[in-house]
Amino acid sequence: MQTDTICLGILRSGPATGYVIKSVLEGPLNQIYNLSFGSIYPALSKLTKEKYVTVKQHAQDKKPDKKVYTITKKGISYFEETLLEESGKYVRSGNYGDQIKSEFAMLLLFSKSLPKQNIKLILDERILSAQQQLNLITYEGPIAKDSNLNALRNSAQGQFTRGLMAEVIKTAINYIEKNRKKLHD
Amino acid sequence: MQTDTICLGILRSGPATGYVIKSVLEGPLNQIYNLSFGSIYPALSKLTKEKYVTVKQHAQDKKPDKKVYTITKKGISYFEETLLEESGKYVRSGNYGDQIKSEFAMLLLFSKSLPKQNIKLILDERILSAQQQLNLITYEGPIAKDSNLNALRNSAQGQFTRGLMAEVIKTAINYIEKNRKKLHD
DNA sequence: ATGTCCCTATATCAATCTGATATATGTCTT
DNA sequence: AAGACATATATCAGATTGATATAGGGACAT
Repeated sequence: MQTDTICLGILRSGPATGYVIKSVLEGPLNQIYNLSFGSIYPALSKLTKEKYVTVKQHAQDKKPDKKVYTITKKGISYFEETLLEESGKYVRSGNYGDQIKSEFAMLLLFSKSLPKQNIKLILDERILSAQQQLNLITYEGPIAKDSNLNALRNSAQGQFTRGLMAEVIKTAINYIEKNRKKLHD
Repeated sequence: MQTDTICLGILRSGPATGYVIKSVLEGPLNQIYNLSFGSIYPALSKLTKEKYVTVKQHAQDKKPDKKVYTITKKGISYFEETLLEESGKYVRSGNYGDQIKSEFAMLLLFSKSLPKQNIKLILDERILSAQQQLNLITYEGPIAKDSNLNALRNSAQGQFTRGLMAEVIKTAINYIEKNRKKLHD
């Protein structure tokens, strides 16, 4: 899916800054899709030029300028069209798997060449990190002040997706705890 | 992790072509790490120049030339060093999560804007695809003729990693089947 | 028999994305 | 008072993707 489409889809639930979009992707929508600032900011600029979003610059507080992006009517219909197109393309592609790069799994795969102390540390940190991810995903409080992004997270679609990620993380934690002895000891 | 390190790590279990490395990543090591030919072939060329691997060209059968790469002693010690370095870097980075791009989850998140028929299709295909992935991961027969890559797959490390992926996929299939009605109907 | 499709196999490249870095200020901890 | 962390935007070299090209073999349909 294009970065543009993802930004528009998130913006459809309420105005947000580039920073907030990244936060949503790292918080409640954790484990779904990673995007760096280096692709979010240019996408937002492009969408502004094409009038799919508008910007309001808040030269506020004393903090750096905040650029709040709001989706336009043109942007909404463009999003609906593009999403339909992309879903068709996705189904036709025949590739339904996710793009995954798990450094964790690769390290474990090659862990025969690693000191046992090192393996233990990697597993411990992974479990801790997974528990934190679980907290972020299942957190029900407000995402950010002045934001309607809670709507996206709390929608039936948001809850389904978050529930799926939460189950997967729980399974992984249990599996690691039960089987880790096979890798050290 | 660098593409170089991954190629060396796989080659350490036995000689292989670029094509076979990709096949392993798409078969028994499915869901762990995605790499395209566009990054595997240049990595192999680079490793050859640096004498970490050697190539034997089989201008064979009538099929296109097969380039079988074999790791050198220099390559093995370089791999051991690099893996240790990268594991340290990984732990110090504080980022233990995986890099994930799930077009599937994004489409579901935005599926309010999609026809129900479309959503059903996406879910059906995903379940089918997940079952196929499960078969690839749990398959115990030989990977490829003339290949020792079975060793990597069947090692304690390979079995741990594959078992983890298999459990995660099973959980996802069950979750989708139990909760999918919330997205259509 | 001829076309279409998939598998084996390598290679390239424009467009895109990452990860690091720079800049700037406030708050909280030590 | 120093250091870490959070808010906030931006850039860019280097890495990666996804599409495309090339090329022969086998399978299956029309």
